[in-house]
This record gives sequence, C-alpha cells and structure tokens, in this order.
Amino acid sequence: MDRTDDSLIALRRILRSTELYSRDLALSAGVTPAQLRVLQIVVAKGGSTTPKALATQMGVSQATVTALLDKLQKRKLIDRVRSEADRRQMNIIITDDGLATTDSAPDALQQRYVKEFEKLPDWEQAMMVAVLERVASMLDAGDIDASPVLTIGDLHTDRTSH
Amino acid sequence: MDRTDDSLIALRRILRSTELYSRDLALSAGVTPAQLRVLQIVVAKGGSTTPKALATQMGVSQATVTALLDKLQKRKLIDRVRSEADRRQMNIIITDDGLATTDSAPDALQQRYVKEFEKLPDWEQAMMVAVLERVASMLDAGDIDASPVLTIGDLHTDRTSH
DNA sequence: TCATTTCGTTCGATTGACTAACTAACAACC
DNA sequence: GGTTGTTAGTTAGTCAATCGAACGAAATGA
Repeated sequence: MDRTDDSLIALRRILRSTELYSRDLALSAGVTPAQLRVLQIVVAKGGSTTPKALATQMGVSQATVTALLDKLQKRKLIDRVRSEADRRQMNIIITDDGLATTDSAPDALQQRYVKEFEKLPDWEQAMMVAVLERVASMLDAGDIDASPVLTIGDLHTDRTSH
Repeated sequence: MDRTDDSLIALRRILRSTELYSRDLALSAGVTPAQLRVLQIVVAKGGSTTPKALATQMGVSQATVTALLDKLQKRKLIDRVRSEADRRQMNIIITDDGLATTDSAPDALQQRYVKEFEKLPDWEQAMMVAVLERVASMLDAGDIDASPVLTIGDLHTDRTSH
C-alpha cells in the first residue's frame, strides 16, 4: 500500500519487539524492567553514579529513582554511600549481587541483533546506520538529551545523543 | 568507529523518543496512555467492541480492562450496553465525547514523522522502508500483528508467543 | 552573612497491572 | 427439567512505577 504506512508498521514492530524482550529479560533476571534499567545504567557508568544522574538519564523524577533505589538496596543489589566531595550527593554503588544480576540477564535481543548485524556486508551496515540515525533525528524532539540504557545491551560508548 | 554501537544508539534514540511522546500525546488529549489506547481500539473496531476483545488485543487481563473502562465511562467517553445476543457480554460503545478525544489526540510523533517522511525523495523512502523492515525482522520473534498506528501502548500487545 | 540553589528523601496520590474470588449467563448432558 | 461446566465481566486486594509538593541538609554566591 503506502510507504509511509510500511515504515510505521516496521517501526512499531521494532518498538514492540524491544519492549517484549526487555520485559522477559528483566523477569528472568528476577527484577522488574525499571529496576534492571537502573542496574544497567550504573554498570554502564562504571559501577557507580548518583540518583540525579539516573533520573536525568532515565527521564523520570528523582522521587521515582529514590523508590527504585530503595527496592534495589533492600535486595542488596546496590549500596548507597554519601559522597565525600559533595555531602548532598549519594554515590550509588553496584554490589556483587547486582553485577551478577546484570550479568545473568540473557540479553537475547542484543545477541541476536548484533549477530545478524555483523554478518551484513559493510555497505549495508553503513546504510542501516544512516537510516536509523535519520529516523532517530526525525523522531527526536530536540529537547531530549538523555540517551537511556534500554535492555538492548551495554554500549562501550557513553554518548548523550544530540 | 563501531557501526554496531552506532546502530544500537540510534535504535535507543528511536525507542526513547517514542516513549516520551506517547506520554505527552495522551496527556494532551486529557486521558492516560492506556485509556487513549482503549479508545483507539474501540474506534478501530468500528465504534463498539467487548471487554474480552479489548483484553485480548491489548494483552492485559480482563480485570485491567474493566478498571480502564470504569474510568472512561465515568468521564462519559464510552458507554456500556449489555448485549442482546449474549447477555453475558457488554458492548463497549464510544460516545461523541470519546470520538472527539481520539480525533483531537494530536499524535505529534506520528504526524511529525509522517510529514518528514513524505518529504523525502522516492528512493530514500524505499531505502528507509527496506532498512526498517530488516531491523524489525532482525528483532522480531516472528509473531506480528502490526498496524500503522504508532503508539507506545501497543507495545504491550499480544504476548501470546512468550 | 544570608539568600538561593541543588540533592536527595519523604509523603500522598494516581495509573496500570496482576490474581483470586465472585455473579450471571450460556451450553451440554442425561 | 436439573446438574455440571464454561465463559464474560466485575469486585476486591495488592503491587510497581510514576508524579508533584514539601522538606532538610549541603553547597554556592552576592
């Protein structure tokens, strides 16, 4: 029918697959999706960060982050340590149990996607990156700064997509 | 430069934008995302359907649908009418106010995306569709029932395959 | 110094989701 | 008919995630 519809349908499939995976991954890791996201961000930041940074990156309020951290701390997946440099800040530290939890998240989405992506010829990879970035910029409001860590997998890079 | 990371980052930006927009969208229509999604499905079904059908399509329990319908009915966006054919069933009928709500839902994400997409030259549209469908199939488990309505609520649809 | 801002938390509320238990209606069957 | 089982929807109770508002403690700056 229409190319616009085709592209919307494909986009929707992408969104839905990702969401479904993220739920399954979180549940099989024994935490909720939001909690797993927190753990993954802390890991991506090198094992420690602050509630403020988490709230910004996740796009939720500090109050929400506090609630999530309460649950994670109660289960000993993270620790809170007051910062020496700025005593208003709390350092959120991932524990060994927390690391084990993120490690045990199978992350099937990333594995499958990455595996298939890397099988593609060079020109096709380049084309896909170009198109995805174009779509992202078409959707991106511009006032969005945080690049959230979803359950697609860890990225070595830590950019704030502009 | 790592193309795999670049593509994952772009994907995350896409997911992120969609998620943020879906919130604003529903709020500016004066209903919550889940409630808007109920209204949209009822409209898509021709203005009337049953709670059971809604629950199936949304991938949530009937109890959840009942709670959503309670709120929508209290605001006179839908009506409940007991079926004559099978008196166990309720027909969920959208009201004029409900129709007005779905019509006024700006759906900024889709509108902006569509507007920009349709400005692109033909070959570029074709390339984008091809890439998006490829990504979708790389992510997709295989079960699809995608419509060209891009709302985040659809992410919870139809988890029968998991 | 003192006002302002920032950081994190607490509190109260709402939304959306679940399960379990219930009522009402239909469908078979003997 | 009456009994049994299934299906549709609701009710009740619970929980996670989220928000805004109000707060105390700490840093900043005029």
